[in-house]
Amino acid sequence: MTGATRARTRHRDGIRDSVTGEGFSVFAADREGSVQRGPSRGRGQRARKGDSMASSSHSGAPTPVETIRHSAAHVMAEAVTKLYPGTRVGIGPAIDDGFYYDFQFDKPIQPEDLPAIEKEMRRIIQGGAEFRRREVSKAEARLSFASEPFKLELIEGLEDGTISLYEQDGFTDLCRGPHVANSREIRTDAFKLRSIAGAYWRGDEKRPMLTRIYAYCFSTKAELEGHLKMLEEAEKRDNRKLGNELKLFSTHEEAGPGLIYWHPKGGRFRVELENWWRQEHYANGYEILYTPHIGKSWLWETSGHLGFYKGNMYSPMKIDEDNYYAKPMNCPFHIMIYQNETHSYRDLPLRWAELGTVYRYEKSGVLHGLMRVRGFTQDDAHIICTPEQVEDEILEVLRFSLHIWKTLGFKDIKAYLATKPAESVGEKERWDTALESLRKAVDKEGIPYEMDEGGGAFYGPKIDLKIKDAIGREWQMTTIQFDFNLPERFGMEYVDKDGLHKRPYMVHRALLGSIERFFGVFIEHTAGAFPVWLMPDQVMVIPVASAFDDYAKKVVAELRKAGIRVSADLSDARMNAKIRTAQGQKIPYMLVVGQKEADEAAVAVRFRDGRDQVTLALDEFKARVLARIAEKSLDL
RNA sequence: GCCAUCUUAGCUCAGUCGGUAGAGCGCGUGACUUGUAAUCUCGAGGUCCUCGGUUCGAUUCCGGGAGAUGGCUCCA
Repeated sequence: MTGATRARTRHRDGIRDSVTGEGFSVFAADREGSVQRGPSRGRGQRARKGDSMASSSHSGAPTPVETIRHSAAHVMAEAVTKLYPGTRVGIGPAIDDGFYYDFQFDKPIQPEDLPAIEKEMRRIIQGGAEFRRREVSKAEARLSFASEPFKLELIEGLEDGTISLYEQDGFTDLCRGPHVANSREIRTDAFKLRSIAGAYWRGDEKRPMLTRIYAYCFSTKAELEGHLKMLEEAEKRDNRKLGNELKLFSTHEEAGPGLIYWHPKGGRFRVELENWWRQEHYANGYEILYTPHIGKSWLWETSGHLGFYKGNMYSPMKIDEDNYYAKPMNCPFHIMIYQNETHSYRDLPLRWAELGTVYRYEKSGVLHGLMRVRGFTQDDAHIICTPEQVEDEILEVLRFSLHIWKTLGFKDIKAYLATKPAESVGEKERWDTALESLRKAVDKEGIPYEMDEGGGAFYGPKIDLKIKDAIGREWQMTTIQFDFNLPERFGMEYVDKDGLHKRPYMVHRALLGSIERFFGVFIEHTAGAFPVWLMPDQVMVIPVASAFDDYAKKVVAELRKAGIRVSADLSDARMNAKIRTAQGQKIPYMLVVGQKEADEAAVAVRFRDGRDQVTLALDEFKARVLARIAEKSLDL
């Protein structure tokens, strides 16, 4: 994989970056995401300084790839305004894998128009345009951009004093810079216009929608090619495509978009995963709860959801004169259980987990396969503890989470520590101690972390974990969040040693995040070739000819008795076709059986990963598979 | 929700310059009885997303709607 594809947020064409991939937030109203979301880049992780693997363009010091991208954006704006006179320009920054520029066209343009723009850009680049910086007063700037309403607005937002302009080839843009000295530093074979998209001016849906042209852009051709290759690979692994091919799940627009139907094979996966999840939780001192799917409105008024989160909740249903809401979160229900009795400090910490299915309204335009849905199951838990316990509890959660990810085969994990935003609840002291306990935990576990200043939810600081998948994309999965708000709002208490009633600390956490989204990420990470223990079909027996169907059935019976998920392909297709089908279904072991095997009570094992096949005694094979399953082995 | 593109068989896609449609895979059937990635035969299967308009006639052109896909944070 090239440096370029290694660069931070590798996201497929299909999924946009987002800061919102939060595991869950109690009040996510200020962000649009919830548990779902594509590969995400946290706030502390903008591409600003990154991608420093920029290589030297031609002579002299290396030009950071960001500068190249930004300059290429100017070149594109020049090309567009030349080809479409009268087009108003917006902004054109560098982004993770290239750049974009926002325009307001008189007539809409089509994707077919991109090649012409690209061609004009190449012409400009090869013409060797010099980039010149010029500093002017605000008044002068206003004059130069008299016909550019968006630029004028930007100018008004700037501080008084000098304003810098960059000019190349007669095209002037309001810009802070820096830029390449000469357009030739942009490689004509290292960028590619990607797509046209609508984008609200300044991201505000009340402002006009501009036309955004996206482009990939790197320092070298090899990096661009590497990136395109990664995107191609991502497309092959697309959870929607594999979900269909491997018969794992479906969605049904006619029955409601954004809702997942788990098919038998997806169901096998999920049951295995959840059984393991439950086992692990009991082993780690959790208790498992089940709570209702709907609840009366006072719960959501008290929690604050109806104030902050209403837009993401489904409309209420009236039952016996009361309004009930489908739950967008599980927390109020867990609190109801807590409030059912008086708690002593001796009861704490309480670790309560639930695979809780929640419903959240998501705008139709953001729905995406398993990654962004309207109904999903959180692997949610709430830890209720004393202030003294919180540090250990956080460390425990972090350890637990790492154990989970390691078992599932994810090694590359980063943490993001989000601190107090401007608007927040809870005394500063609590924030400080909470943050300190988060920091100590990541330090102790030796996980690399970045700070996300002001990125916490208003109700408390948090740690998010991002995992890197097999093709280098990062996904925000685990979230561990302090909550100073709900204990207050619901008046949660415990009786301490000194007989005083005190407020407990509450920590929300989700490890996998959403079972649906995790499934999507896992499908893409493994390309559908799950580890044996999670594979819906673990073994396929393939007789070389129908004369050996009986032996194939015997093999199936024997393995099935041992609890292995196995079947035989007794269709009248050729053996080669059966192998092909089983391989396409990513079945880990294909057992080819004929006269030889029948005579010796053996099986010829063909592995999904293409390693050399081996012939084993049936007992031996059985023992091997059972061991792999028991160990949750990632190997076959 | 907004912008752009798209919606034809279970899946992947052709096609009709306006005269109601095809392939491959899959499924069913018959034959063949095979040693590590596709055996051959025949057949079933479509309100061409939906509603309306134009037209003698619309899957095709126009408009409304639904859904899908790519975007809608990246600050000059």
